[in-house]
Amino acid sequence: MPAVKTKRMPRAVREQQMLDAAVKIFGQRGYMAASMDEIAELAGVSKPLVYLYLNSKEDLFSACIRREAKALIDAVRAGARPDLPADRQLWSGLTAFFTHTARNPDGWSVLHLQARTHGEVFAGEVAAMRAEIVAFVTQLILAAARDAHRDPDLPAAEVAGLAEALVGAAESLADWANATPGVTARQAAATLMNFAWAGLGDLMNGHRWVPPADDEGDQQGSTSPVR
Amino acid sequence: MPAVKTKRMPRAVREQQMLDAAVKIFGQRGYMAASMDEIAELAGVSKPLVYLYLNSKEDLFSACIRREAKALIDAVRAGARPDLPADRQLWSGLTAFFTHTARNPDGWSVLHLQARTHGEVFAGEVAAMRAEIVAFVTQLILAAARDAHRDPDLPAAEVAGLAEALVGAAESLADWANATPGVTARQAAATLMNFAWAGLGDLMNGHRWVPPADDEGDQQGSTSPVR
Amino acid sequence: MPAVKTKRMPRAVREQQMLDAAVKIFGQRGYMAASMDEIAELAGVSKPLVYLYLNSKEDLFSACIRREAKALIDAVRAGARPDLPADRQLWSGLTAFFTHTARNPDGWSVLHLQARTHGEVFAGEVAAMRAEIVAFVTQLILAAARDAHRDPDLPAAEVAGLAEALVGAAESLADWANATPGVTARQAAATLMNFAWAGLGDLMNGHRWVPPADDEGDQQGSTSPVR
Amino acid sequence: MPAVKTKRMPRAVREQQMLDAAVKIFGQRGYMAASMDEIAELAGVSKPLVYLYLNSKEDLFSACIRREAKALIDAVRAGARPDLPADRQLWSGLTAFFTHTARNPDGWSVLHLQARTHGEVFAGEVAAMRAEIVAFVTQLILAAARDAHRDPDLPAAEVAGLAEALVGAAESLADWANATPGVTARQAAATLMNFAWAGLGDLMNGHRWVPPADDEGDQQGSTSPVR
DNA sequence: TATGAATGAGAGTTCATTCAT
DNA sequence: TATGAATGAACTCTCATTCAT
Repeated sequence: MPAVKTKRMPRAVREQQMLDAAVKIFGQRGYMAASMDEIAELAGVSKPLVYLYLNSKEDLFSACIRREAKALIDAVRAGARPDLPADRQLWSGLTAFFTHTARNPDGWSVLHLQARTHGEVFAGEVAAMRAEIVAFVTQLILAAARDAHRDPDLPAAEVAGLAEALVGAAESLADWANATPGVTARQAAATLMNFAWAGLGDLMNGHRWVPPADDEGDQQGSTSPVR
Repeated sequence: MPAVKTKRMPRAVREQQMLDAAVKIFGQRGYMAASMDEIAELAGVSKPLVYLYLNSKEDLFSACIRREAKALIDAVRAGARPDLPADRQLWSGLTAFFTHTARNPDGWSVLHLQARTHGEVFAGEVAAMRAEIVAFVTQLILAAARDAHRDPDLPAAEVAGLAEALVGAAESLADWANATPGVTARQAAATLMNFAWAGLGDLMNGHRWVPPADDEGDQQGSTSPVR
Repeated sequence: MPAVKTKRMPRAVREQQMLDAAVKIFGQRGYMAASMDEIAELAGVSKPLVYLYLNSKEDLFSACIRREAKALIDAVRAGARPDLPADRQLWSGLTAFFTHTARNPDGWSVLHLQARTHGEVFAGEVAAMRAEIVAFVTQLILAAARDAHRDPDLPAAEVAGLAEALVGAAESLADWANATPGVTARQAAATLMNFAWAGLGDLMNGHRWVPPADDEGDQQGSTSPVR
Repeated sequence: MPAVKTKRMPRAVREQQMLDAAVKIFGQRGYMAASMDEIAELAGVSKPLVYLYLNSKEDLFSACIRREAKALIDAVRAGARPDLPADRQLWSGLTAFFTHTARNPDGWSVLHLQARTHGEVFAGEVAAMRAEIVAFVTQLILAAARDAHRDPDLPAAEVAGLAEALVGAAESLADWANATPGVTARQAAATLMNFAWAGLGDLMNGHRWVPPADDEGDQQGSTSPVR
C-alpha cells in the first residue's frame, strides 16, 4: 500500500509523506530494523529523494521525533484549559494525552519506545519534550496547593518526584491502553485520576506515608492508607 | 576491555560470562544494534563459541531475558515479607525492586526497554514476568481492603487498572531513578508510596474522582482532591 | 581477470553478464564451492548488485539452470530436421547436442553434473529438460519402426529403457568428449550412432539378446551377437 | 541414529565405522555440504578422533573413494567368468555392476556423482578405477571379435570410443535404476545388452553407420538401421 | 585411545548511502 | 524535481581444524 504515485509535488508535501511513512515504519520496527528502502517505498518515492530531502537515516529519525513531539505537546496544550480548577485541568490534559496516543500509536511508539533505545542524541530530543510535560504537571500540583489555600511546605524535590511519577504512570497507561483492546482514553484518564489525585490531596494535607526507619527488622507502621 | 582471557573453563561458567556480556551490550545498544562480535569480545571468547553454546542471536537474547526476569522476580520475592501488613509489604517489595533495577541497569534495560521493541516472542517472555508482578500487587491491594475490614466493592476491572497503573509508575520511576544521579532506591519507593497509597486508601473508602459528565462545556468540578 | 569494468549498464545486460559468470563458476566449482564473491568479481560487479538482481545463491543457480537448459534444448531443436528419415534426424540431433556441449562445457557441467547433486528443486528443473529430450528420442525410435514397416511389438517399457540408455550414453559421451582432447562432436556422434543404431535395428527385427535363465551355473549362450 | 557408542575399539574397526558414516554423508550431501560434525556423530565418535585417524576432510573423502572404488571393482571382477563366451561375460559383469550400485547407492553416488564435481585430485582417483573397467570392456570387445573369427579391422580409437560409450551407458543406467523404483539389476543389464550387443556385432561385420558427408544440405542416407 | 573446549577464516546476505543522468 | 544503477562495510552464522587433558 504505497502512497499513490503523484509526480512533481511541492517539497513540503513530499516531506510530510516521507515523515508519515517513516513514523509508521520506525514506530513498528524500531530504528535499526527499519530500512530506508521500506520507508521510501511506503512514501511512494525513490530512495535518493528521501536522502535529498531528509539527509540521512539519523536526520530522518530526528525529524520524526521532533514532529511527533510537537504534535503531542500541541495536543496536550489544546486540551488544557487554564481557567479551570487544577484537577479539571489535569483531567482534560490527560484525556487529550491518551486520545492523542491512541490515535497515533506509531508516533507514540517512536517517542516512548524507539527513541529511548538508540543513542543519547535521540533520547535528548525526547527528554526535552518530556520536560515540558513534567513542568506542566508540576505547575498543576502547585496550583492545586494554592487552590487549597495551603502551603503544605512541599519541598521542590518532592514535587518533582511526584510529577515524574504521575507522568511515568501516564506513559505506562498509554502503552497499556494501546495494547488492551476496549480501553478508551477516558477510561485510562479516569483510572489515573483515581489512582493519583487523592494521594496528592493527602500529601498536601501533610498526610504522608512514612517509611520505616530501618529496612530490616523494624515493625513500625506508618500512616495507614486505609482510614 | 575484554574480560581477562582465562582458558578452558567449564561450559556452565563460560555461558554465564557470555550472558553477562550479552546483557550489558543488549541493554546498552538494543537488540538490533548489538553485534555478536562485540558480545563475544566482551565475554572474552570467540564468536563461534557463543554460537556453540547459545545457538543464535535470538536465543541468546531470549536467554538474557529469562535470566534477568528470574533475577528480578527473585529479588522482589526475597524482599516481600508476607507477615507484614499490606502497606509494609508493598514498601519492601518496591524497595527491593528499585534496588535491583539500580544495581542491574542493563538487565532492567533489557527487560523494560529492549525486549518490548522486538518481536512478539520476546515481548511475551517479559509479559509473563510482568504478569507475576501485577498479580502480586493485585493481591496486596485486595489484602489492604481486607485489612481495613471494608468491602469497598471494587470491581475486578478497576483493581486491574490500578495494579497496572502502580506497576507502570514503578517501571517509569525505575528508569527515572537510573537516569537521575542521586536518587536512591528508598527515595524512589517513598515517592511512589506517597503518590499511590493514600489514593488507594481513598478509593477503598469509596472516594473516587468522578469525571465530568461531558468533555466539552461542563464546568462542574467533582470530588475535590484537596480537602 | 575480472571483466572489463563498464559502468551503468541496463539491467538486462548486467543480468546476462552475471549469469555468464555464474555458469562458469558453478560449472567449474560446483554449487557449494562456488562463492558469490568470485562470481561477482568475474562478472565485474559488486556482490550487492548480484543480490539485487538475482536474489540469492539458490535463485542464481536456478536461473543458470533454466538458461542453460533452454539453450541446450534450443540447440538440439535447431539441429533436428523433421523431414529427414529417423536415423538422419538422430544423427543431426546428436551432432547438435555434442557441438553445444563442447562449446558450453560449463553450462553442460551445471546441467549434468552440478545440478544433480544439490537438492530436489534443482534436480527437478533439469529433469524437465531431460524429459523433453528423452521424449524426442522415443519418438525417433518409434518413427524408425514405422519407417521399417514393421510393428516389432516393442513394449512401451522397453522403448523407455532404450531411450534412457541412448540419452545416458550420449550424456556420458559428452563428458568424455569434453575431457578427451581431440574428440570432435562429429566423432562422438558417429561413435554413438555406430554403437546404437544397429542394435536398435536388430531389436526391431525381433533379434534380442536373451539373458540366461539363471544367473548361477547355466552355461548356454544366447543369440550370438556376432554372426 | 548414531552407531552404538562402544568405547575402546581397535583402530581398524573404528576406521571402518568412520568410512561407513562418511560414505553415507558424502554420498547424500556431496563433498562440500557434508560436515565433519555430522560424520563424526553418525560414526559415534568425537571429531578429534576422526582427524586422528583420517587426517583431514580431503583425506577422508579420498579414503572413501578408494574403498568404494575397490569394492566396485571387486564386485565386477567377482561377477566376471573368464571361461564363458564374451557376451556372457559382459552380461554377468553388468549384472554384478548393477547389483552392486543398487546395494550401495551412497558409495556409487560418491564415485559417480560427488567425486567428479570437486577438484582434479578426486576425479583422478575415480578415473583410475574407471580405466580398469574400460580396459575390461575393451578386452571383451576384442574377445568377441576373436570369437567370431573375424578381424574386422577395428581401429583402436574406435574400440576405445565404443568401450567408453558402453561404460557411459552403464553408468547412466545405474543412476536411472537407482532413481526408478521397480527396476532390477537384471532388467538394467538386459536393457543394455539389447541396446548394445547387436550394434557391436554389426560393427564387427563391417556394417557401420556412415555419417553423411556434409552436415548441411546433404540428403544421402546410410546403412539403414532397419533391415 | 579418546574428547570437551576453543577458534581463524570465510560464507551468504543486507543496508545506508551515492553517482550519473 | 527525480531516479535507475551501483557499492563499502558490516552482520549473522558455519566449518574444518586444533589444543590440552
